[in-house]
Amino acid sequence: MPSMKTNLKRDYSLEPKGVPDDPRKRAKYLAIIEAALEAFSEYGYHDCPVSKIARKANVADGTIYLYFANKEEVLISVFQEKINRLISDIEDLTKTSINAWEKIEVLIRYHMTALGNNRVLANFLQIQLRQSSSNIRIGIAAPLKKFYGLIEGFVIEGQREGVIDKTINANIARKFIFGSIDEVISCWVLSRRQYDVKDRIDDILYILRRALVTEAKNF
Amino acid sequence: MPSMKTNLKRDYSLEPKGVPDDPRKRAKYLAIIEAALEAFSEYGYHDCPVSKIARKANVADGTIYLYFANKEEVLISVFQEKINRLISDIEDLTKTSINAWEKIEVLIRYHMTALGNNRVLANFLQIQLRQSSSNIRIGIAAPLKKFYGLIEGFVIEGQREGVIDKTINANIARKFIFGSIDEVISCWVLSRRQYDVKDRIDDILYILRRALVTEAKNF
Amino acid sequence: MPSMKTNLKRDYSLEPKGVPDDPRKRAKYLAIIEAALEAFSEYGYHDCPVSKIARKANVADGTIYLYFANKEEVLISVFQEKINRLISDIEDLTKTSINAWEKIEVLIRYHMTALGNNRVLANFLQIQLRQSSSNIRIGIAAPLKKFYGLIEGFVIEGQREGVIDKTINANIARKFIFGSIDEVISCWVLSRRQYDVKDRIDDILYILRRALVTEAKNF
Amino acid sequence: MPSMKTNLKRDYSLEPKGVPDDPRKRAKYLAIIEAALEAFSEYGYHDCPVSKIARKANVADGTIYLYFANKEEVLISVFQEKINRLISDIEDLTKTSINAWEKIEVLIRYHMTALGNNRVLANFLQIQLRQSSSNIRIGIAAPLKKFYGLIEGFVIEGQREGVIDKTINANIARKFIFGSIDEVISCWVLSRRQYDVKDRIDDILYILRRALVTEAKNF
DNA sequence: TATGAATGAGCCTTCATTCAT
DNA sequence: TATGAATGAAGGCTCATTCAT
Repeated sequence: MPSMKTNLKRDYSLEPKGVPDDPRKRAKYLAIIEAALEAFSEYGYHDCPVSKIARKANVADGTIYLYFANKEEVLISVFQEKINRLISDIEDLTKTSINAWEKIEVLIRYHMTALGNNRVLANFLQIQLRQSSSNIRIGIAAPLKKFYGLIEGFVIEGQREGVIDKTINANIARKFIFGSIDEVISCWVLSRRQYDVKDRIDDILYILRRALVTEAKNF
Repeated sequence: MPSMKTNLKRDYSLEPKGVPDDPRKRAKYLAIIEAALEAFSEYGYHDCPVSKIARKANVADGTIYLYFANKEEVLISVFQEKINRLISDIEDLTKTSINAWEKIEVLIRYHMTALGNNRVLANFLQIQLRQSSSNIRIGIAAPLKKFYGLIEGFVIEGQREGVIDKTINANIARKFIFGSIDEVISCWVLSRRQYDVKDRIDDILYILRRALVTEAKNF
Repeated sequence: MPSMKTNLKRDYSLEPKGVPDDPRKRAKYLAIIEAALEAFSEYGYHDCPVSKIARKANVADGTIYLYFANKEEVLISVFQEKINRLISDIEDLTKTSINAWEKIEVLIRYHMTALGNNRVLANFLQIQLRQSSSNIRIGIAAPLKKFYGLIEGFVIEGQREGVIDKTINANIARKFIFGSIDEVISCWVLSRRQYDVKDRIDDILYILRRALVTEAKNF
Repeated sequence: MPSMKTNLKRDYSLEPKGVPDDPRKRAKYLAIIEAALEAFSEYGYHDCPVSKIARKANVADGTIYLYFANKEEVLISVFQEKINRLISDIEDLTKTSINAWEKIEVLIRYHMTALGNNRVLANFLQIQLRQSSSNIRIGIAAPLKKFYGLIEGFVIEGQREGVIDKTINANIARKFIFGSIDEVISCWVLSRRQYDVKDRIDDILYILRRALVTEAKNF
């Protein structure tokens, strides 16, 4: 007798569970997030059963579903947690920058250092996150747009300040900045050669400066 | 002593099947490739059962396995077929270029036009292909490296010619070129807004020229 | 650190699952064993989908895999469960035998009665179990060897006691005993004629006594 | 559009193809038989695709079906071909025997030598043939019964001659004879230890003689 | 008669998700 | 709130058999 209960993979009538306020819950929520980050990095999203996350988080399989609507939401939440942290860190760090170009430098240095020092996180963000499921892409869109906006904002600010060339399309500049470092980091993560991405930072900034910074300032 | 007459026979090995020589078989092979391109673009690799590809190709499910060792190999073969075509087209087009920078321009224009005119292909290359399975990444590595090599070769050539700044790390330059256009195309594919990526070509070239081309030449 | 609380959890290993200790789980384990015994007897191992076993055991298909690594392991486990029971019963029954020949008699009577009263079990042991898959043969080897050893041990014991002829090769005697009753039971299981194998016991023992027992004792 | 053609595994409306008379056909028929013998021995019946037989026989997959109704019939035909040869050889060899016990000795010596010298054949007859499919068992039944009858005939003959004990049930005696050598050969085939089964012949005959031959004659 | 590409039914197995405890 | 055993839908893949050539 086949049950009538649905097995819909993507049932978004179930709204996201959201981050719990209760500190005890929040701790377990974060434990699952960290476990998922590790597990996804280790096995790859599609080859990582929920049970692996549960085991790493030291909770039962079912417990995951008390904190997240489904496996996709776990992935999305990991991303949100990490990218929000990245964004707020960068916002803090750039508060004291003397101009927008310096802010971009800080952003790139910080971003590349954060990932360069944490291969698990880098693997997650560069590889595992890039899943084709449209639900995942939708869930990722908002915080990612925030990060994009941060970069693009610096570009526009720099153009207003005169430190960044005004003839450049700011949106393309954002894609140029993000795409370049994204590619550099992805290649590093996927490479079996052992090298330190952080050593590439100056080369990257050198090219970016040529591309974006106003002639006069480009010393 | 196995006869040499047949190409396919009953092949239960795990090795790649390779592109058939027999024109009739090659036609079916290509039909499956095209069907898979469409199906993967439409459903996403992991949400696309082999049966969907078979139906689109108008063959039985089992037939797929006469031409490809497994589903992963189908994905890899689609990529190889497409990227090799892209590479050889670009090699042809750049034969008449006056310098290496022009070659890079041709490459970018051609690449973005090819994908900009073919959203299905763009979706496949930018999104579906980026799967975390290590087998897939390995299968993709070789032809991708060829494409990378093409770009990096142009950069080095340009440095030798003096058209591209010699102080720039050629490998990083390659990542800039590829990463930028990759990001621009990916954003376009994922965007629900309708716009033409080809309109972004000049803006991209403008930034890249600033970034890479020698001061004197940078008019 | 995985908790010690559970036995099953999500176990994706390929190792044998083993008999569960928890009585509730053991009950389900045994239910599957019995269902498999029936199903294999009814359809034959290769013509018996796992789903048939599941249905007979009143569990879902997937549940089978919480208790057994794969279909082969189900077959092997049925055998182990049954043969171990047979061995321990015979060991108990022969404790009070006055000599080794009597032990052999007890063994044969018990074995033939057990199978003669249970055609399903007989069909399983005589027919379904004899699969050519080497994994199965390997899984069966150990408990079967134990049963062989039981017989051969009685022969050797009998020779030491003087009740069994010392000029006989004990290993060949074992094969003679086992082979004979095996053939008698197999013929019975496969026969469409309805007769009772147990009626053959005395005839068998008569021949075996002639063959094995010392002249003087052979009255 | 699912076709209506059936995929019945066991459609015996297709009658057996039978042994071809035309010598050219007969040659190919026998080639397939020999190839199947090898292939079944090598891979096991269920793990041996028809294509493996075809390849070994140097014919196309489809050709098999011009000579045999289906895979089961191939197995059955191999058996028939081999057992009939065995039977007629034994019939020839026993023509000159001085009594029925000698005939039994000849049968056992010949049988064990034939298989002992040909592990492929032994593996086929002892292991691969023992499949649970009832169609196979039915197909095998007739020639096997002939072989059984040969043995049982010798026993009865011996009892009439007085060389074999008259108090023994002839049918059980047949099962003893066949069961014993069957077990000895099976153990040999499955054993990874390298030894020669033919060395066991005298030991077996010794036990069987004790079991069956009249006291007076049992020297 | 021979070929071998094509078929497609079928099965083992996985694992996201649920729910009784 | 937490557990984890149970579920069962789904899909990759195999291979006996067919049939157009």
